[in-house]
Amino acid sequence: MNTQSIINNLSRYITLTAEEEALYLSKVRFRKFQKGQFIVQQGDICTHESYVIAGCLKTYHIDENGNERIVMFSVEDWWTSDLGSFLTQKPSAFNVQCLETCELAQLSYHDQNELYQLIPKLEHFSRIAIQKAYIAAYERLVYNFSLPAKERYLEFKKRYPNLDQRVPQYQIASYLGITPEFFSKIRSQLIHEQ
Amino acid sequence: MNTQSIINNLSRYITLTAEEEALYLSKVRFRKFQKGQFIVQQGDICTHESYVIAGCLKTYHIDENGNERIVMFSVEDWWTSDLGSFLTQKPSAFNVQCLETCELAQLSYHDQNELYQLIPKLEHFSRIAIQKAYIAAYERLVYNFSLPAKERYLEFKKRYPNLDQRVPQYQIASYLGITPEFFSKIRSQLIHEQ
DNA sequence: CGTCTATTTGAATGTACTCAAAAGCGGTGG
DNA sequence: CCACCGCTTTTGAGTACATTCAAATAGACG
Repeated sequence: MNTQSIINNLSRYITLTAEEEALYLSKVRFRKFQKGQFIVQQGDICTHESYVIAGCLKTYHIDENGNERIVMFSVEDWWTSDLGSFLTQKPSAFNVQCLETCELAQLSYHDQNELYQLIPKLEHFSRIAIQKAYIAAYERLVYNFSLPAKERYLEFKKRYPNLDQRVPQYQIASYLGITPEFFSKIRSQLIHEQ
Repeated sequence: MNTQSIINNLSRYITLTAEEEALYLSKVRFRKFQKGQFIVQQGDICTHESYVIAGCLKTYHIDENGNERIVMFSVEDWWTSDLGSFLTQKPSAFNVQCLETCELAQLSYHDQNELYQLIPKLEHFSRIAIQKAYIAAYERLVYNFSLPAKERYLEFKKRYPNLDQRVPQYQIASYLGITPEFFSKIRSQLIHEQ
């Protein structure tokens, strides 16, 4: 399995020495998951952060009425987890589930904190990475408010190139916050517009 | 002006020595703004992060159609800025404007980075703080999708206690992503329900 | 008291949803 | 190889939530 991609990901914002790399990788668990397996389950405490080497996952919430709301897809070179649960070590509000066979690099809460002590610049990496994620989340908040469903779909396609080929339509509808029926109508509109 | 509240805010996650406190405060600019003044203007580069000692601000985006979309209110003991612009030092997509006379403690991009060097545990503080903000942003994404406008209003009241007394209704409507007219109808519904 | 802005109310419209049913598609077994 | 099953997508009719536009009312301030 490719152990280099996660190091490349870190090297976006920090540079590790060979010793630090080895230390980091010694804490990382490389693991394969089958389609359908859960990385986090709503109600459980999220124990790991996961870097996606290969595959695709969804993060979703089941509300009181039993409706599934996908809040995020995670693909190659993304980090995923329920940060809320991971940080506070309290029960998760989200499920994270594999949509395909996935290769993940996982770091436990305990090991991550240990690494922050041993390699302080990792704290810098995490700060930058999380700030980017925060900015992206706010961007999405603005889009969702300003734009009707058709435009949100076009934004989705920009954010996740080719993902609408990989994921069933009803899951994209859930991500967009609309029903599968309405999403189908939007798609046929877009096709006939051209 | 109260210089202690910002130190109390830092002490949520880190403990500074007396020297570090003094160093930190030497970099902070305490400043008063009048109602209507802008902290950040869409298109400008956001130069400071601001801690709110007193007052209330709104962060909003003007879209292509000229509509104002409020994405956040900031009140006492909150941090505010356009993080996207601040971090990348690129033009801002948001305006941040005072809704009341405000007392702010401001830290420039340059000084903040210098402080990260001089007091590394500030990096830890920022990571934790931004993670909390990220979690809150995702929570809001879920609410906005799952809930109709009436419920979103109730969530708003939980998140911002007493703010609907301080802010005009049409601005709350903008925050909720609905028109002022519809918001007025929701409010009269809620009153008659009791 | 008058002016300006914010809020309320109402009618017509549009966007998105629910429910129901049909059509498409992929895999499995005979 | 085809028929059937289960699941996804499409289509349509009726409905609900939210918007637009217009006008009336209420509040704030000089």
